[in-house]
Amino acid sequence: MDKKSAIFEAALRLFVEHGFHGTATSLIAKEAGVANGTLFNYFPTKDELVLGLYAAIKQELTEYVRIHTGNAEDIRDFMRSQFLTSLFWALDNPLKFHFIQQFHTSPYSSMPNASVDAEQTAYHTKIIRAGIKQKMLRNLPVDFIISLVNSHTFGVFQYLQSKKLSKAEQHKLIETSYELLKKMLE
Amino acid sequence: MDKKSAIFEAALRLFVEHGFHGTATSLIAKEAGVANGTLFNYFPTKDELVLGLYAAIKQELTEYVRIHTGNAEDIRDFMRSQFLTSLFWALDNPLKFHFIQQFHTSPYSSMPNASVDAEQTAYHTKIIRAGIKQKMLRNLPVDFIISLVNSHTFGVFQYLQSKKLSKAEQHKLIETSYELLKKMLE
Amino acid sequence: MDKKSAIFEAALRLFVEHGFHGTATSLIAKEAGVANGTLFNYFPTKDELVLGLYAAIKQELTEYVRIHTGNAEDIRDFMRSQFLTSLFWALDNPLKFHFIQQFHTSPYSSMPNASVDAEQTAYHTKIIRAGIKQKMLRNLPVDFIISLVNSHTFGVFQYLQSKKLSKAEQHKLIETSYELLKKMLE
Amino acid sequence: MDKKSAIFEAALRLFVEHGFHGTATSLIAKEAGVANGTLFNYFPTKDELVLGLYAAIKQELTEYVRIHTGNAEDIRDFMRSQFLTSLFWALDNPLKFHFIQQFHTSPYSSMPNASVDAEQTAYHTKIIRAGIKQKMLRNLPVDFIISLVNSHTFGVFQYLQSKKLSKAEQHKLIETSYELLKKMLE
DNA sequence: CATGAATGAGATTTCATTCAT
DNA sequence: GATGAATGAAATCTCATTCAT
Repeated sequence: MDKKSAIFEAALRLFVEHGFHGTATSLIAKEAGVANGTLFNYFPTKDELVLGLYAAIKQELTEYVRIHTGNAEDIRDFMRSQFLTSLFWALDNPLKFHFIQQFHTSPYSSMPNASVDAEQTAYHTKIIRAGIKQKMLRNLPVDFIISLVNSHTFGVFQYLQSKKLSKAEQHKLIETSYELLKKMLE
Repeated sequence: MDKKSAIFEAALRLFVEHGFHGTATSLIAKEAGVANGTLFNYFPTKDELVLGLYAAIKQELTEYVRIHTGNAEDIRDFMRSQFLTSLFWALDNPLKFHFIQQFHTSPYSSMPNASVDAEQTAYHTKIIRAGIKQKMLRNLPVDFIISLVNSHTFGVFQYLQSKKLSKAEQHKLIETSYELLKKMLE
Repeated sequence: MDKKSAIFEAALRLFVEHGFHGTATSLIAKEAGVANGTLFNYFPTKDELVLGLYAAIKQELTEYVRIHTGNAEDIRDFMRSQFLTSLFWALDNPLKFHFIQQFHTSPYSSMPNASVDAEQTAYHTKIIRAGIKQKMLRNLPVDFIISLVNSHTFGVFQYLQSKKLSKAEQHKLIETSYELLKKMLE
Repeated sequence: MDKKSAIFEAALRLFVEHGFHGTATSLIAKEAGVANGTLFNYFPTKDELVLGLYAAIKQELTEYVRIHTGNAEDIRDFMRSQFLTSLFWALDNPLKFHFIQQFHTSPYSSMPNASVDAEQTAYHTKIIRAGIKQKMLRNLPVDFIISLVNSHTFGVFQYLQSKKLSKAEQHKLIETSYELLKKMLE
């Protein structure tokens, strides 16, 4: 499974730098240190490589957040933890987080693969509904809240990427961001 | 200048649907109803077509907002107007607004052309600084505020696109979105 | 006839620099300061431009040599004068002389146009035959002698082009070259 | 390395017949019996094909002359052998010799690749200097002598190409040519 | 599984030439 | 004649994919 990882790693780097169509599979193979044809042993199609990479990254993020979110006794704590953890992960994995964005604004996002995201959306929906019921969140359409939280997250991430801040400053800003989000939605 | 418009129109539609690299210049030409070579009379390079299209669209949006923003006596009114007008324009020109997003998450955005955006950013910076001084905005880094406003705008737009709402509902939601934004930043 | 000259001039310069096929007619037109289509009023075809340019240059050289060769009383003087005058002209018109060479090693030289050169060859043949009869030239095939004289001329020209010599040095070398040629052929 | 040879062979034939720019890479590929893209596996660029072909041919000629020139005890024998061998090779490989000429009068000859020729020129320079010192050659600039020898060689070759002579006649003429050259330069 | 040469459809770009004004 | 926008065939080059080894 070592070669697969090497391919993923190279693909991630190159996709972020040159875009999906702008990156040749032969280049990915070369950078991954494998032969041209080897790549197609693991991914019969370039599309499947893109989709597979997205799935892997999304799962990694989900897993990370799930593990670090602690036992979600309180819904408020839970949401706070979700938000903060996501951004901490993003800071440690900027390419991957960038890739997720890139994927979403690309034509790939409307391919038959959504299964990955659907599950998570359902999960988030449940949380938010509970939050609304407990009056911790405004009574707004759930999808709308999800949109706002997501875009807020990306906005914060982009700002962090564009500035050279120390770890402490970064964490402080992420905390502040959460306060702002909370204020907006409660 | 009719052919240039036809090329822009076709390019916009196809870029949004298939991405930059996923769209062949020959297809753009065909859809625009011009010969293959004609496209290259107007844009010596595919890259220049993309860049030119972005510049044109950005200018159109800026112009529109400038005209419809009224006499910006009060800063609060001014910001409200900017936000609402941008989203109204986005609703009327969803492809163009989508294109702007697409452009920003693509490798094109780091090409030597930024001049278009630089001017606007300078303008926004001035407004926000004034807002902070007048205690209408929290004392946060100006760039940070810009990031948040932008991502909020895109989030609202994406939500609106994904739902089939009536004009009235759309406008109501945009108003609400502004209230949320204001609450977050004041 | 001013535009025709402008076209010739630009074409000459560009052909020498980039080759025949490497030079676009549109570029020739631009450098000549005429519109794209104008070129095709004077030369219905790019090929006819090349051929026409060659004919014009060849005629210019012939004319020049004819005028400056003096009254060819003595055959020996005559040959000397021909050789020297050709090279003097070449020094004053390096691009044109280079073009002649270029033309000869190109596929154009085997196009139906030879008429220009045929006449001159006939003329040279007569002289050389006389030279042989008068024992001033070795008894070698006339064509062979012509080949040797031509290549000698080009060789001297190329050497002169590659060195930065003063007028005096150039002329001295040309004189020497003639002595060498004479020695070889007598 | 069989395909590379096939490409070289086809390219040589077509370049000589139609010129560099006049020959489409697709035609070369077809005549070589390989796929269009295969050509670009071997030569990433048409220019590199031309340059590579020149380098290969030049090396072949050099090698041939080196091998057949015998142990160059006497400088006079050596020069004679060089001249004759070059022309014998040219007679056996007319296309290749023509190609060399074609290359030299083309814009390619001023591309960054001269390294191939530089070495040989250095070698020839040494020989000629020795010849001058031993009074076997006139005291003329070395570069000048090289120019004259080269152009003489090409002149003889061109004459041989234009006539249908028997092997014996050809060889006799080459011998004569050398006598002429010697007479001119001693 | 791994390799990498080979493929050929397709992409971008060029350019001689035409033609309405 | 002069113009230059328009044309579209053709050229160079790319790249996802295959397959024999």
